[in-house]
Order: sequence, then structure tokens, then C-alpha cells
Amino acid sequence: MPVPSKADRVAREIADSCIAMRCRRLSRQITRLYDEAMREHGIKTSQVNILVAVARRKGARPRDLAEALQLDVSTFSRNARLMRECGWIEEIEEADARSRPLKITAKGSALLVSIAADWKRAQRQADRWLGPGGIEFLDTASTRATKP
Amino acid sequence: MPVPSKADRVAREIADSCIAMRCRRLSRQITRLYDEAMREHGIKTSQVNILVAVARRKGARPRDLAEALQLDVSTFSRNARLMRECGWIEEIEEADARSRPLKITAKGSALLVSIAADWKRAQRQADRWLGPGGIEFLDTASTRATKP
DNA sequence: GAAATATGATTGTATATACAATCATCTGGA
DNA sequence: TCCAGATGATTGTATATACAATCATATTTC
Repeated sequence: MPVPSKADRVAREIADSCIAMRCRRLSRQITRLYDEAMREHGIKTSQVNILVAVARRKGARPRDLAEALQLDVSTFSRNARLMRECGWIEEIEEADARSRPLKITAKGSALLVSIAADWKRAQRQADRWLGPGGIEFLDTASTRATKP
Repeated sequence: MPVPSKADRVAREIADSCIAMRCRRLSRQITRLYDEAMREHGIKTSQVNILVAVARRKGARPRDLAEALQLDVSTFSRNARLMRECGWIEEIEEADARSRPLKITAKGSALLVSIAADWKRAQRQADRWLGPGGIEFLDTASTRATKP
């Protein structure tokens, strides 16, 4: 058996411990779970998260919503446009013309109510995958990762 | 203060506990950390993960690599094509003409060696964000989430 | 051995994501 | 007041991601 090369050793260390690979892989698995649960409602997981953020932070500006979700503002901009076209959220006029705060529409609220049971089902499954303390673990890590 | 509507209550429950939102947000934060560390090397985090998987599983077929990373095979196909064009991985001829196993190239191995220190730096930061047991947490959840 | 089926990969289409560049508006200082 | 810099959003470009459909090859069945 040949001596492992430097590249072999690096590959081994990354494969055996890389947090990015593991976090991204789990994110894909969890996204698939929720996406499947949402499919019949015609909404994606990423859009549910934005819809909920808009519903909870009434009148929040794109910048603040992107910050809360840790999304690049340009990403938020494009995602929000699709959701406006679906009629789930709408813009509010404001003094500062650079920015139009967002609010959920009646159609968006109705959609939220209709997805509740299926979201809950996916959430229960994800909770089993993570085990006790899973949500706290994710929240603590994300808080630490958020630049002050 | 008005009584919260059904939609308000759903929005509150999802905002306060959604595992998908939290896992996806953390994944974005961690991806940014590693992407920034990899930038000077001209490789993205997702590509590092594939490069390492190819290096460790010599002669593995696309199907197996996609399975290991929990990527859709079509996603793997496109990502791998870009990496072949970069000269980091290459195809091997095989009896079954439907499938060409992959191996890392000399250029890919050299790249792995050159990213090692910067990957390590990002990894240390991510490890601080997650805290003790973070890697085990992610591995356990991902294993549970992997269909048998 | 030919047809039916199974398996492995790619392509079509759509959304998600981010960085860099740009556009629009506002605000403070001369 | 006007302009320079600050702030907020969108657009250009590129990769990532997945589902559905298709293409190519192999295997099974009759």
C-alpha cells in the first residue's frame, strides 16, 4: 500500500470533518422534505420563509427582511418579485421613495392557513431527524454566525 | 389590540420554530464563510465538496457520488461538467458505456493541497459557531434523513 | 435474438443564491 | 441650492439546485 500523498491527506481531513459539506447536505435533505410537503400548495420552502417573515414584520423593508433571513439583498429582490407576481405579498407606498416596505396580502394569508397542516407534518419529521435541542442548536450557531 | 387571526398564528408558529428556515439560513452563512476563504483559489465550496468526494472514492460513478452528497444526479451532472472543464477531475473509460467513473487529476490534487490552510481557517471559525458536538449533530441528522 | 424493461446520465425548465455594477433617491455640507 | 457621498434596490452574470423528460446503454424475458 503506497504512502498517502499530501492531497490524499487533505481530502481525507475535509471528507471526514467538513462542516460546510455536512450543513449543506442536511440543508438539501430538509429542503426536499419541506418542498415535497408544500408541492401541492404551489409554494417552495424558500418562499414560505419569506412569506412568514413578511407576515411577522409588518411594513419591514427588503433590507431588513434580507438581514433577518441572512439573504443577500439581490437574492431577496428576485425572490420577492416572484412572490409579488403570485399575489402573496405587495408593496406599500412610503415617504422614502428608494424603498417600498412589504406586507402580506389576503391571498398570502389564506395560503399560510392552507399550508399549516402540511408544514407541521414536515416539521415533525425534521424534528425527529434533528433530535432534542435541534432548533436551539441551529439558532445558537446562526446567532454566532451573524455579524454584529 | 385585535385578536390574532389564524394566519397570524400560523406565521408566528413557523417563524418561531421552522427547522427548514433555520437550517437553510445557517447553510447560507456557513457557505459564505467557506466561499470567502476559497475565493482566492478560484473554487467554490460546493466544488470543494465534490472534489474531495471524487478524491476519496476513487473510480466512483456519478450516481454514487450524488448519493453520498445527497445531490440530485442532474445537479451533480452539471456541477461535474464545470469541474471537468476546469481540469480538476476527469472521466475513466469503463465496460458499462452508460457511465464513466470519475477521478481527480494532478491539477485537482494540487488545488486540494493549496486550499488546505484556508479551508482549515474557515473550518475553525465554523466549529466555533457550532460549538462542541456540532459535527456529530449534523452527521446524525443527515444519516437519519437519508432514505434507506 | 428481438422486444420490453431497467439503469445511468444529460437536457429542458424553473427557482435560489451571491458578488459586482448600476440605478434611484436621500441627506449633509459648502 | 447644488453637489458629493450615503443609502436602498435592481440588474448583469455565474453557479447551485431539483423535477420532469429524454437519451443511451444494458439486462431481462419470451
